[in-house]
Amino acid sequence: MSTEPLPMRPFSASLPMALLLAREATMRRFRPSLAEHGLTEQQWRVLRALASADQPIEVSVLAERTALLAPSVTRIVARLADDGMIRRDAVVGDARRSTLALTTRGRRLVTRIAPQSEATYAGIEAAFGADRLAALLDELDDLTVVLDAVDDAREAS
Amino acid sequence: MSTEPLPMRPFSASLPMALLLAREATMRRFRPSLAEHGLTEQQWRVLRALASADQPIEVSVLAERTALLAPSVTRIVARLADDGMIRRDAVVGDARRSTLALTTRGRRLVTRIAPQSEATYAGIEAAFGADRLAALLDELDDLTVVLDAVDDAREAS
DNA sequence: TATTGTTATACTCTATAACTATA
DNA sequence: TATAGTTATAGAGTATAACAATA
Repeated sequence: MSTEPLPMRPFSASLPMALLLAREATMRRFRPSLAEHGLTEQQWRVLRALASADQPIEVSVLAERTALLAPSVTRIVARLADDGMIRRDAVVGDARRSTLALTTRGRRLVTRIAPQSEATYAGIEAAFGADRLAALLDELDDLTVVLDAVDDAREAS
Repeated sequence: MSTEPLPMRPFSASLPMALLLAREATMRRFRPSLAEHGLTEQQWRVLRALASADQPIEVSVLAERTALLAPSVTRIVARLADDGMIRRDAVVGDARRSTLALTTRGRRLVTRIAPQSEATYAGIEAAFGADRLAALLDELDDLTVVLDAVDDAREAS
């Protein structure tokens, strides 16, 4: 094995890896509860995004908020609609679009999972510190906003 | 749509989502360079982990460091070994194990990608701030360590 | 018996392109 | 012509269980 150092930062200092490992460590605690309800992570993201929206939203918005591609959203939504968790409504004035919202049943499902999810969250806060966690969340949001803003500026130019 | 608030934090305050969105915003900048070299994210993680190891490592260690499952590692390593990027060596004294390391060719591939990767990193530091980024990395690592430590303690008990 | 790793299998997501309907 | 969304398709990863070899 060569001893020549590579001209790049060590793996342990990689931001994508740090984000991935932190997400893994976090999700490891949430997965059992999702599995119990037969939900994939992506399905849960969709349900969660719809539950948090204060009004029905379109596919493109849902895709952006869940970090899923449009074809994935189409499939996941079709499945959840089949299961009676999601409702589609036509948008007046533009027949290409439709909006998505949770049905009563879908809302009930989210409500059923919420307590376990919050308990898991409390455990993470207890282990890491609530203030630290809040600060970390702020930094993560800012990083996302900053990087997306630069991307948008590039696109516009 | 019901107006009853859900008994859980808003989607925007979800740690798993914040980590995922931050990772997406970050990876969006690295992907073009990987695609250029015909590598998937996971293959790159494997190559990167081996490049950073100061000695050959076993499949189980590689799986842990890359956040991949053992069957995925087996397949990815087989492919990269076929392509001549990775070398397997028997472990003396235990025929079940073998160690993995980059070949000269694999090392050359990583070396070729490294400059682009570092340039992307520089862009992220410029946009977000090098100090802030370093602090964020520290917090992410700590979060991971803390959560894994609790998990380990649970297992042991 | 426990461990390391591979194989088998089913499912899901990713990614891109092509396509439909509509604007 | 551009946009929103769906469909088609290929490829890869995820997850679990079963298995082989070895310790």
